[in-house]
Amino acid sequence: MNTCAIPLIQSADFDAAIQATRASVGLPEGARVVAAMSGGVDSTVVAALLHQAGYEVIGVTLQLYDHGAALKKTGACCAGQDIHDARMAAEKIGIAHYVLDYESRFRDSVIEEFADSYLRGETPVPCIRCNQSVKFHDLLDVARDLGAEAMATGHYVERSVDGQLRRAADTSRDQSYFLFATTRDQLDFLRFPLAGIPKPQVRDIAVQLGLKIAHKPDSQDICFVPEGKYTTLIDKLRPQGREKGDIRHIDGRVLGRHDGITGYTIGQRRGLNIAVGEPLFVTRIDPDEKAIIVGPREALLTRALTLKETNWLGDESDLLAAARAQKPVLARVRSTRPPVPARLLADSDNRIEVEFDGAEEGVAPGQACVLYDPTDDGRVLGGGFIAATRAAF
RNA sequence: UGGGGAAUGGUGUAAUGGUAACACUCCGGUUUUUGGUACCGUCAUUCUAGGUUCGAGUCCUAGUUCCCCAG
Repeated sequence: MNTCAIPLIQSADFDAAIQATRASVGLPEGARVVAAMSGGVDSTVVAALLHQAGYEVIGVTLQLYDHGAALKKTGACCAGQDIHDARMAAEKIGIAHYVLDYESRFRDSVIEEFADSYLRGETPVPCIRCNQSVKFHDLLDVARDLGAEAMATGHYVERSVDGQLRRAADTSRDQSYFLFATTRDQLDFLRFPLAGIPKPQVRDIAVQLGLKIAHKPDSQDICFVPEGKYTTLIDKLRPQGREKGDIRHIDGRVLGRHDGITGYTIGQRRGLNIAVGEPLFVTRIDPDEKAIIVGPREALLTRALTLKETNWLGDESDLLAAARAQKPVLARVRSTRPPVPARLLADSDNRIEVEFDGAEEGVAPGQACVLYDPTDDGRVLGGGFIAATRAAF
């Protein structure tokens, strides 16, 4: 019916991708599936694969923010040009497509929280908040309202047939760190067709399908921050964060002054303006005293951390049960570092602690600690946001 | 204004009289689908003015500034 619709491709790679998509979705042909489309390569290819696999696909794009700078920014998502790209791609693929205005929701639950977090001396992960509160919550409800049996996204992560959340086959692209908070209920409804497809192949498919966004740059940095300078945005939203304060060494010496705690994060080296012959790193941020505490690299070593806002996907009844059993885990405190051996602990107030076998460097409150199964390191057991840390010395 | 010592890039130091090194900071960049880290790169003709020398940061003279000890 649509003369512009993309042709069926015959290549082996493409056929394999279609098979992978069917396996991932696990629903009969003709089932209605919502494709969350950001306007980027990954989610667009997902929508196309779903369509080619024989599902009734409805593309949905969220408009999350819309300021002037974002319109020109490359590597953004969910605003301006990306909305346009998603709409064009949906037309090219030959599927229905809706754009939903989620700006106020995104502002309230992601951007404002982002700013408040910095004010508390923490270092937020807005991508996780967005997945939690917007993409896998509100958007998922929309998908259900549309009568869909599942919602698919372009995330590089795997949902196994038995409902486990697992790392993507292409570990260099794995996004499980950003998705640890996905609940069992959400997983029941979600599908990740790119779980087993390497990124280069995703681009190849986009090229084969003649999609204009085939060579669009990967998104990076925080999507709603123009020019990569998050402090500019924080300054505007929370000017009180600019109050000057002391930069203190862990030994008590005051080494200098700073222009506001929101400009710093644990582990940060640059921007301190202190030349003492050895590099110094931010080891702690004290929002009450408006102080930045610095020390040598060794002072960044963290032995343990306390979790809050946790999610549990393991076999135990809940995270507390696993912690009481002092379950060994692999813990990851940063998306770009490998998970390391640790074990769960519960304190007298039933707070969950993750104690590393060794020590991790530069662990910041507000960041996520994601847990993996040491006996099956592809499996995500859940995780939580870091509430506090305990130094290793 | 008594005696002694020192003056090198943003900071702290280095350089048998032979053509300025190191660390830190700053700035720029690469990497990173959060922030940060890491990595790479740029930044001084040596307080000023003379002099000795083929050649001076390095020696001499004067000035300027600073430090220490005396008072």
